[in-house]
Amino acid sequence: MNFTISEENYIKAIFRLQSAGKPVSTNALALELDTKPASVTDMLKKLKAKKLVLYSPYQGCKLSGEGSKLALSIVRRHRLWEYFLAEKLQFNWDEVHEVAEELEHVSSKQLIERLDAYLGFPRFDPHGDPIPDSSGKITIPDLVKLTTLRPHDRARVSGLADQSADMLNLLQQRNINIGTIVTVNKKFDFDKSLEIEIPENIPFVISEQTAQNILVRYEPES
Amino acid sequence: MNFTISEENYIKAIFRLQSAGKPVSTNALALELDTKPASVTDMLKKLKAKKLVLYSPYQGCKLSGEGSKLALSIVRRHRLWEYFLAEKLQFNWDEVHEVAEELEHVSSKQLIERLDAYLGFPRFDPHGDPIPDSSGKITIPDLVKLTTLRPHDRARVSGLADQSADMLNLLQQRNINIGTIVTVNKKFDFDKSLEIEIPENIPFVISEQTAQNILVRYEPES
DNA sequence: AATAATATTTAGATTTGCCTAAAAATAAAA
DNA sequence: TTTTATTTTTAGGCAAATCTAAATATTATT
Repeated sequence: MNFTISEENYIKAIFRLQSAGKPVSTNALALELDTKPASVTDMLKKLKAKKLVLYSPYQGCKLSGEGSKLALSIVRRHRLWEYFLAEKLQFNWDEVHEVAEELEHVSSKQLIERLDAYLGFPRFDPHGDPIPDSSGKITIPDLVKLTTLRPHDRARVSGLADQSADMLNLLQQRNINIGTIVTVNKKFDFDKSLEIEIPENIPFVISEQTAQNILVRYEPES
Repeated sequence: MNFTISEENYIKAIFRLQSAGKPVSTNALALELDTKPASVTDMLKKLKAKKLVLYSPYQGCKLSGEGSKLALSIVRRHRLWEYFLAEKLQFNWDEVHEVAEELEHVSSKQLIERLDAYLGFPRFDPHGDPIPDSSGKITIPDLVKLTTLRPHDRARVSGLADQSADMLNLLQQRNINIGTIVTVNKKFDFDKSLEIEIPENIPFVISEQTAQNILVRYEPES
């Protein structure tokens, strides 16, 4: 089966937005794709007809099995190209995304398999995000940066990327230690700082830089 | 300026068909692009409005200066990707075209410049066709394979790729020597054989393999 | 030069993906 | 539980790129 660029972009957006199997709202999708809700409704009907999404009016949408498979293969293409751009063509990690957005829609299976082999089967892209393998499996790293968590995620602090005295001092002040359970309350887009909460303390804000240094392991829901 | 994939495909096709500045007919374009003449007329009007082609009803079309520049940049992208696919991803020379058809429409200037540098500024693609440089200039090789000539082209035999006894014997039989002036009469699509003519002989046919081995230099028109 | 054959263009539809404005359903608040 | 606000859908349109069928130009042939 072959899909249009627009269809692929919708699938990718739904994949990005649907965390924990909750349905994705029409408005949220419109915002993500920088389009109008009416257009989203139109497209959801088409995607439903193609059995890529589960959708009923006013109930939001989810990816079907087929849809998830497609989403993973698009993410795979995107991240392999990002890796290629950064590794082979000397792009900075913050320049790769835009170009990869275009390259990801070139769908030759052979191309992607050979690119993967050429790059040495990398498992993470330049942003640290996992690259699905050819069967769609992704390696979930046990340690991730605190910045990769999303609001309401809970995790256990398990390591530090930077162990300088300044850093340790800062964490000490905030009662953050190895083993501490952290919950993310909010992410502030304008500076990417996080409001987090730890047991028996009032919520507080930490900067993106600090959050980058804190490595955590996902915790099962409480 | 940004162009659609369809527009780029038309520009590329016109570039391919217009030899010696003769205008390209609507029908020829329709055939080349596997579409209907009516569709071609529609698109030619759009391309004219964008000043990419010179066109007046019933007179065929030519690329404008702008159009030629665009065509060269598309050809450049196509051939760089072909080189990449063959050189880095181990594609066979006859598998690269189709994939390059898709990759060529990714238009990031930075991407193409860096790809070019990464590949070491190659001047010919895996089929031996010249790759335009970033300013659109192409290196015209003095020696080309006989297969690259088109009907009515004249050239002087100037070298042999394969100098095995069998090959030399075959050419001897046909009175072809270094220095012989060859004119191509026809190309047969089904097996890519050529009907050629040399002075004081009746025309005869040679296979694609043979023609690949004969290296020639273009001769000025007689 | 008149007629036949071929090439090209116009006219009118279709599909895809998007839009605005208005209607309908759902969720939130009084 | 009404009323209000928000979300989502429907209805009707638009532009791009294509198509078929019919009309018009051009070229070739008696």
